[in-house]
Amino acid sequence: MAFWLFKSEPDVFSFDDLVKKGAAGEEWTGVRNYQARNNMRAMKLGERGFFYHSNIGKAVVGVVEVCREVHPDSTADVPAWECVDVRAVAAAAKPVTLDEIKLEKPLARMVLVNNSRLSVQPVTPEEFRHICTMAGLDPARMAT
DNA sequence: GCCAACGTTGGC
DNA sequence: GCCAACGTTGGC
Repeated sequence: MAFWLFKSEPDVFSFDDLVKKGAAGEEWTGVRNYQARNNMRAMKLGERGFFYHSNIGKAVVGVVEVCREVHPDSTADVPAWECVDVRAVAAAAKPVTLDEIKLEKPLARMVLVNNSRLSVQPVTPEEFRHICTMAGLDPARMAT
């Protein structure tokens, strides 16, 4: 079981927007970076990840779940681009900001901290549990 | 709004 | 195949 982090600018598509999509979730379209695409190719149905708001807020605001494995991105004009579908699982009781993440020693190696431009990233199980706890979410419940 | 970091493109 | 130029992302 792997864990992930999805970045989105909230004025374009926010966690609340995903919540409104309900159990069906939404395609994670628009990724045009091979590393990010390869991360999505590696995702399995049911795997969990964080929803991160970039630029505005700069915080982990919720947990999402992969509800459809990789398939062609319907917004792409070339077939190389693919995406998964995700749905909202839980909103963070307390959003975890990038500043707070940077202050945590166990999170110093996160991709979010070291390669801020990658829009779909892997997260280690330790990082996932740690941030869930900071967000006021039960890590055991979130990881299932 | 600026700029550093990164990825991509294209000339050679 | 190298690397300069350019575009984009995202933190500040």
